[in-house]
Amino acid sequence: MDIQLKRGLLDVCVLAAIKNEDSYGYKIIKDLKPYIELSESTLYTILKRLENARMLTVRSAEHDGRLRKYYHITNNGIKRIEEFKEEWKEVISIYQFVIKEDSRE
Amino acid sequence: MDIQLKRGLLDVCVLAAIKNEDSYGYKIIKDLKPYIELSESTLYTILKRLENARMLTVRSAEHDGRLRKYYHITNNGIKRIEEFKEEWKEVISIYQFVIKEDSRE
DNA sequence: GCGTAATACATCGTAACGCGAAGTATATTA
DNA sequence: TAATATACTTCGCGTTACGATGTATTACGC
Repeated sequence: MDIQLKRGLLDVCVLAAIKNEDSYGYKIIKDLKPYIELSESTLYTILKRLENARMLTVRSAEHDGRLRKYYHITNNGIKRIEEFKEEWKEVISIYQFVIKEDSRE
Repeated sequence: MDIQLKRGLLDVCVLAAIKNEDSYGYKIIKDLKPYIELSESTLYTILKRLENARMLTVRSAEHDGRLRKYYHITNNGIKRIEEFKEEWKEVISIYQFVIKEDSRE
């Protein structure tokens, strides 16, 4: 999938992936895999960004001797998803413009 | 509208805007305005990029004493729109994932 | 028991891209 | 004659996705 197209989707996908249940990096990548692929370096950058934007909080926990950082969505994060849904209306209208122009004979 | 969300759409919008009739910079911006806004610096960058990628060709013409550069879509450009329509299926599936997670109670 | 894969997180440098700012130049209009 | 519209160009900046690389532990196949 085109990188540019992913840019507007990744943040919200990560937020959606932790919305119902706190999760950690490795699991988020696996959960998103059927929908959108992202590398570890990409994800950890995103998580850091979302944390700085106070859209999620972090809590460290040990699991089988390995460190895990669990991410929890905040109200800001939930708001971000809401905004995304609003923006989606614009996206649809843009898509329809493209289709309209494309299918004109 | 979120910049990141625009990134995957702008190229294709510009191609769609010239697909049925050759057009020029200033007009493209106006035609796209109801759907997506972009600055001149953004558009001319995109046009140069699409030209380098052989998705369009350019022809200069004088109009009322002012220079106009008319852009014409190529087969590569048309292919790009087709690819976009294919990728859109993935985008929809991603969107549905977000909605599904968001609406789970 | 030993190599490989899986789990888990972190950092660095790079390239692509949108955009504001600033510039050049002509035509129209108030 | 000043302001606005038309029309294209270039520069630098900030944001972002990603490959490469690194660290460290656990699980599994042979």
